[in-house]
Amino acid sequence: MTLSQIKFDRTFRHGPGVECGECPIRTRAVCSLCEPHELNALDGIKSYREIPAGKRLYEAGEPMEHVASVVLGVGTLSRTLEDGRRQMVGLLLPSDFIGRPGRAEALYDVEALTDLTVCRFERKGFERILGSTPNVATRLLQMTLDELDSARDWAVVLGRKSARERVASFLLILARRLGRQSGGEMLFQLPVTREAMADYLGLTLETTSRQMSALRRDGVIATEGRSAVRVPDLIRLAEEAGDDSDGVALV
Amino acid sequence: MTLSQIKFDRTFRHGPGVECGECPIRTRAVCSLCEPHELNALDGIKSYREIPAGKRLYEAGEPMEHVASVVLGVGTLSRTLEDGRRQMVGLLLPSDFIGRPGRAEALYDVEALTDLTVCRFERKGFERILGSTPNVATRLLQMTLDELDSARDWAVVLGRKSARERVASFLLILARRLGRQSGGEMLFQLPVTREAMADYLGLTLETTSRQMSALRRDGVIATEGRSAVRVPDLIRLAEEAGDDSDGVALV
DNA sequence: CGAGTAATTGAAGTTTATCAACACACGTGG
DNA sequence: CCACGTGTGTTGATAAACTTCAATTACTCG
Repeated sequence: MTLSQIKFDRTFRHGPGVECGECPIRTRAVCSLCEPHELNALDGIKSYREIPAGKRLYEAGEPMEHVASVVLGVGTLSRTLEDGRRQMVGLLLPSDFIGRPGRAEALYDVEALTDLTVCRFERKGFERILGSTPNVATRLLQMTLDELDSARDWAVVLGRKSARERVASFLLILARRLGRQSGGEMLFQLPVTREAMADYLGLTLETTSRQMSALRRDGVIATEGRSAVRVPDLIRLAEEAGDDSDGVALV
Repeated sequence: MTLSQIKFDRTFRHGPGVECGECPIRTRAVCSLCEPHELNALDGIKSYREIPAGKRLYEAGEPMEHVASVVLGVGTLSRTLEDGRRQMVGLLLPSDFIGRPGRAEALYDVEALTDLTVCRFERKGFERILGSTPNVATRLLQMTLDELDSARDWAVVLGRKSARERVASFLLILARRLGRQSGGEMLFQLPVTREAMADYLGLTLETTSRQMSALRRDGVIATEGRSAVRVPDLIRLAEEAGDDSDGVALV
């Protein structure tokens, strides 16, 4: 398999009457603990939406009448300061939840990086279900607690890691969540430009690019074209990320 | 009122038979939405604990058989990298929740900065209550979502703000959560050393100290002794923090 | 009041940002 | 299918911010 053959999954074809049972995020999303009858309640208010790559779904401060689960594709959550400085505060990968019950306004900009498929719920209706469906509430709490942990982990990266470690940390996250294994190597497509990477990493795009070059020069990664990445040795990459603790939780 | 007279509240005297109704965090903590009969369930498994300043309650990786609410005092949540770099990922102020239902191990170091009073619950018992008491589950979800937002906001500070802006941001948070108003000024005690501030801010203690001096020189703050701080103009401080958006949500 | 810790300040060094030029990929149209 | 143009990525030189190492001063507590 050559690097250029790695593409994002776009296999899920939805439409009226598509069953949740066929949904690729059925086992990880906010609905994953639901019994069949609970799923019916969600099914009644759900609708799929396709968002083209590059489109902004919400801007910080805007009203937000829906919540949603990412089904396919990659999005970002970010904040822009008045002088233009931008910081991404979260990646939105399949099964991630967008929006917040109980809040009518977006706190962050939400953007589609690749074409995005989301499973959308009208917010008020979702809040009602949340109150009457413990398995949804429980799962949302679990997911939020997990998100909180990753946000805190990311604060460690932003607060204490060098540019090289930050870039390695980012590649490691993507390799774990998007990578395909192929003969001991991990292969994946970067869903982001250098600029977006820089926004996530709290660096400039030039520094980001330099560190990518350095990691390539040192054999930690190989690249092909703009976005295909090969990681020959995930443990080596984890060491570069400073995550160490002898290679915790690889895979 | 002189700065040195500002002290932390230590007015809550607990002991066997103390009613939740007298609890200073009754209206904000995880129990705040509870009906009287729900409170009884929590009351049955709660116990107050005093932790002296400086003590570590948990270390990352350790088993954690309890969860708790901070009642009085200030604590920290932090992670230490193998080479000694440390990043604080959260401040624990009164009403904040410690621990996570469903996880048996601490992810971060938890330390008492000042003497700390916590209202503690055995984790398994708390998880049972969570399942049977929607008002606890709802409130915990609210609080976790809020925490997630602050963690993300902090990522913006760490990723994009200058040393001066970071120090100002930190002072602003403390002024809002710990400050007492006195004739248009805000007065509070720093519950942390410069080193702990630096750990929170992703800076060195020297840089932190220099920026404190600079803010003092520029009249943004006044200090007395090591930890008393006076903020003559909260809006000015918010501007220095780069938080701007014309002084959002002061108070 | 004195000892010891915490905080401040200075000088030099390192990392990252900024400004600027150039190269490469990828889609478009010839 | 190749040439071309535009946006994206790379690299270099310089400047700025922050860190590091070191010395001094100021609190606080016994």
